[in-house]
Amino acid sequence: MKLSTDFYLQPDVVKISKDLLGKVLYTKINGIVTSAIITETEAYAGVTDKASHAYGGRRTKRTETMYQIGGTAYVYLCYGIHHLFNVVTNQANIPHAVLIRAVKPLEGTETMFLRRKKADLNRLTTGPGTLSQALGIGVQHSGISLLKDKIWIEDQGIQINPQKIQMGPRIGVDYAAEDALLPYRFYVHM
DNA sequence: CAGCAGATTGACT
DNA sequence: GTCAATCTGCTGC
Repeated sequence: MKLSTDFYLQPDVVKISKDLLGKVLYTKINGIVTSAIITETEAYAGVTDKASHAYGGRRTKRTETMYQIGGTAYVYLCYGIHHLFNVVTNQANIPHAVLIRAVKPLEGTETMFLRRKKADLNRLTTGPGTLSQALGIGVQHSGISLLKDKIWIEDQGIQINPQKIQMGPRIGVDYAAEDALLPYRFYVHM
C-alpha cells in the first residue's frame, strides 16, 4: 500500500530515513511503470544542517520545494548533470528531506536499461544520480506530490532485519564541517 | 558580472 | 587514480 501523509509528517527525519529502507519506490512516466526497493538513504535535517541546501533558512527557486509539506518530491540538478531525488518530510516551512542514494530494481528493468544505455545490472541504480535516470526522474518532477500517481512509495511488507541496517557518515559532504560526521546515512545490503 | 565549488558519474591513464 | 561534463547559487570585485 502507498505510504500516507502521516508517514511523511513525522518530525524525526532520521527515523523516516531508516524506515524508508525496504520500501518500494514507483514511477509512472508516460504510462510506463518502474519500481525499485530502497536500499540506501541519507537524512538532511533542515536549517541546522550545514550539508543541507536549506542550511540557515536559505530559500532559492531551487530549494523552495524543500519548504513544502512532507510527501513532496524534491529533485535538483547536481554538478549540472545528475538529477538527485529527495523525499520532503515534516510540516510545511520545515525543510527536512531524505536523499535516496541507492535502490534495487524490481519492475520495469528493461525500461531502466534503455534509459541507462550502457549500464550493466550491477550499476543500474547504485547511485543517487543513476537511480533517478533509471526511474526516469528529472527536475521536471520537483514539487509534485508523492501521494499521486506519477511518483510514489509503497510499503509492500518487505522486512529488513534491523541488525542488517548499517549506518555511517554521509557521502560527499566533507565541506559541512562537524555535520559531515553525523550518522545520517542508512543502508542495507540485499 | 566573473569565478568557483558542489548531496556525481563514467571514461580514460 | 585523475579528470571533464555543465547548471545553480554564493562570493567578491
